[in-house]
Amino acid sequence: MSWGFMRGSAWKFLQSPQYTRSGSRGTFAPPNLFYDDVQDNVSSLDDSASGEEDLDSLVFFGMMKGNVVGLRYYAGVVNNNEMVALQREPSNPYDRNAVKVNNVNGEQVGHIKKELAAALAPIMDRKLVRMEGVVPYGAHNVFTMPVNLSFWGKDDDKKGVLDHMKAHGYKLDPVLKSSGKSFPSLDAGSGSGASPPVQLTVEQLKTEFDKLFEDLKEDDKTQEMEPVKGIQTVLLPHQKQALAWMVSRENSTELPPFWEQRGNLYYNTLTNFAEKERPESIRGGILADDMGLGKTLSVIALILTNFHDGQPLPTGKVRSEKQKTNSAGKSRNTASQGQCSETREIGNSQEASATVSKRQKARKVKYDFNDSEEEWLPRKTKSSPACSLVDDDQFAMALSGASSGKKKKSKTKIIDKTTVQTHSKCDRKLPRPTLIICPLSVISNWIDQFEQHVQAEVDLKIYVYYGPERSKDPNSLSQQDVVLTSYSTVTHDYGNNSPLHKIKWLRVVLDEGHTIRNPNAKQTKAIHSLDAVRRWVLTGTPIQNSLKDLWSILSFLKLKPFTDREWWHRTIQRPVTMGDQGGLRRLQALVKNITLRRTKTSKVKGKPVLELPERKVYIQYVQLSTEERQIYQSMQSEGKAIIGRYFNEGTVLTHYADVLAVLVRLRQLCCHPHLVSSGSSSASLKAEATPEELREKLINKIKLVLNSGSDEECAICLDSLNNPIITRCAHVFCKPCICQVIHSEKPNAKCPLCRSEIHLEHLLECPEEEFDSGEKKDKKWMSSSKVDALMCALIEQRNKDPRVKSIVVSQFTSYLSLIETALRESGFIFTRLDGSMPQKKRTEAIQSFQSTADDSPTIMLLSLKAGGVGLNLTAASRVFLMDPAWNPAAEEQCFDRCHRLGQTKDVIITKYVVKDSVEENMLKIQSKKRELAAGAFGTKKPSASEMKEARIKEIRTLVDL
DNA sequence: ACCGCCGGGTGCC
DNA sequence: ACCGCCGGGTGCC
Repeated sequence: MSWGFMRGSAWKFLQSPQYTRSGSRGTFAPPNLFYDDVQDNVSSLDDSASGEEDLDSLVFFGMMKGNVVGLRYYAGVVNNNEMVALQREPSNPYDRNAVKVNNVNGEQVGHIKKELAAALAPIMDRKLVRMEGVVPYGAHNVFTMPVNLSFWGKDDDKKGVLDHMKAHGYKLDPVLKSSGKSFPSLDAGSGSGASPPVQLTVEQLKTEFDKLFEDLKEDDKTQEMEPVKGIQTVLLPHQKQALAWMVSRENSTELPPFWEQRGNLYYNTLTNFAEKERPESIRGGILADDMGLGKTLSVIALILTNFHDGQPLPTGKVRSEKQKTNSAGKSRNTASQGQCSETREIGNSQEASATVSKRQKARKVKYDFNDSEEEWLPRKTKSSPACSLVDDDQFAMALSGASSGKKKKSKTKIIDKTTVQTHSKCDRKLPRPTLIICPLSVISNWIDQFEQHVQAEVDLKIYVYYGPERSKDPNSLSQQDVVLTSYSTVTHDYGNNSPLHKIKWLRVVLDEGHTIRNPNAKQTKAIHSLDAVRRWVLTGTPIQNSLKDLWSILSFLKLKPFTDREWWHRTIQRPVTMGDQGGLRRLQALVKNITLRRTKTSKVKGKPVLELPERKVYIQYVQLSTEERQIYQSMQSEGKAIIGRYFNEGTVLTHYADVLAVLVRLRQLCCHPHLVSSGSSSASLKAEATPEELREKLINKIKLVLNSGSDEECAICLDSLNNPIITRCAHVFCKPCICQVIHSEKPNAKCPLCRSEIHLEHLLECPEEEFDSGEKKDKKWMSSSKVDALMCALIEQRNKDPRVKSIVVSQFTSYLSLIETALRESGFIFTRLDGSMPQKKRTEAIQSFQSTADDSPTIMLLSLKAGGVGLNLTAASRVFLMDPAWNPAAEEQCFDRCHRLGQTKDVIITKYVVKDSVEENMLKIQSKKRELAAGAFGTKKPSASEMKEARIKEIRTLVDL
């Protein structure tokens, strides 16, 4: 492999702290506070705001018949029962009330007749109604055709819309009729259309969703394929299945799901749309295997094995001196389609220890840019006379080296350093490089994995497109085999003369692809507009909360007609959320077609996909000492008094930050009395004096929220905070979210939580934090009940088997610092990983901990959310969770860092919980959240007000009020 | 459009 | 006839 970096190694860029972005928490914000650089935010909001409403909460208002006129002036055609879209056209010179009628492809069919348009225009413009149409018959009329219009909107607006229509002499039929023959189960019987007769209960829906990704191993997905020899790791059976599946999808010429050929036309069975042009095959899909099943390896195998039109990448680097011995001497194992007949030794090459030496060996070869520049390029377009020497067979052999066949042997000799080996089909128009986009923290993982799994001799050119020195030259980038970059880089580059958007990619792979779920984000647009033949999404959580997430992915996959949200919504999302069986069937068919997912418990040929060791979770209750209990009780009664007062006043949420402060302090007291910072207590209320003081208070509050480990959600997007800011009224939101609110409600924007006035200039970001470590050095070290319990367990463990490694997890980094002292006192060698560490230090920490050397650390102090999903700490077989998390999923994810592929021992997890404390109440909340998460999918997300309600309930539970 | 609508031509039966 | 009726011209918004 060769590694292209513009100047030296990419490590420099990856590791230098100024380029680390932690994504959500405010540890990287510029030192300043008042938010003034609104420019690019507002503009990005502008284009996102257009046409973007919440389609999910719409209810059915009624239907009526209308007419489409002016057919002969437009090219768009429809079929009977085909869905059409309605679009306002205020700029029409003849009628500013004009309403266009478009077919599924967005081609105009005609206009709504003007009298009706006059009635519709005002309510459409005020977004009181969303119109949908179906042409029931007469699709081939020359001048006009009928259209069945259905009206949808917010419940609050229903009456207004109905009255308005009545005033124009139109009466809506309240019964939702079939919107085409493909939706038979939506046929309404009696009563309101909002509750169709054939409906699944929420329970049924849930089980159906659970099953959605099961049984995907049927069909042809059980076929296995050996990777090309250049992959030096033996794939596990399920990884070979993934490879076979991905290769077959990439080379597929099938029609996409829901398309049929009828005569010389192609029909979409969902919308009844038809066109002459054959819709593009979906040469990609979603690899949704659970975390830890080796998606990265499967994709690396894909890149090499299906490198070019079903052909693998050359495995023998044709490179001056070495070349002859290499390519002549090796027996190759793969036939031209990558199907392998040769069996290889089954080794333990997936074990980390076995690869260390290979890795080091590989690295030497690599970071040498000049060297790789001069190297033989496997398929440069510049041709050479030598090109003709290499025929098809030979190419296949040189690439993959089918081990049989004598003629091939003889031809091998032809290749020498003067030969520019060229694929005989090199003029095929397929582009060359694969673009891999992942979160920044995962880039280094990809690099590791390439090094680990790809033979060092394979001439795979990898370029890390990241950092200020990245090459902006599309030509040089398109000479690479793999370009690795981060989501933020793609987003930042977008619209900015980005080479990434000029290149025709062979393949784009989105790692952790669920991060594109927000359809309005600039990021999503930046990614959707990448030009690639083959498109893949890797994710461990294909559908996190709602079908919306899936839509973003489908849109990225360019699955017609879902690239337009209306068709997705009308044909799948709405029917499914309304409990329509047909909708669910379509969803199932779709998912089945484009997704491969195995969980840790899936089986291949009756055997578990991974034979992971056992995992046991123990809760160990801790009793506070008398002194600790005293402090705790007094803090508790103080806190209860404060929170109780808020409850009485009904102002719990307006004082949310204060409530949180109380809770954090109680949780900290459960861990160690020294965790409670003396400064921040009781300085909450009071009329504020100077702006300086106000600012400081707000900064303290936002820090509190961010560092409390509470995984706060933004009340606007209901997602976890992204780029958090705090308002004057001390509420924390995502910066983009609140900017949008301010922008759209200007000039009198109000806080969504407490309705006090908010201004852009008053928003505060969390300043760069030196983090609380080491800040209270003056306090004399002492232990705590929990620390004692931990040390007791660690020492016992060391006596039993000193080689067992442990992870000690807390949400409070200052707690980890206190534990450090205890560890030192008892002579433990440990390392540490938390969110404040620069990438370089993290990598060091992980590597030293994973090392098997005698003097390597046996303990890793880990902050709960440090490291991305990929964090691999399999060296540990014990986990000590020092304090319960709000969100049980965060705990699970943490456990999975060592309970994953590569773990050889049973994993024992100990959760410390203080008896009769806020911690015990947190366990209750955890189990509620688990239930909620289990039922979450497909059902609507809670609204902001339901969210508030839930939070208040949580607080009640926590403080026993 | 094998319609509706418009406006000019026309006017007992 | 300030009507009706006829038939030609015409046609989305």
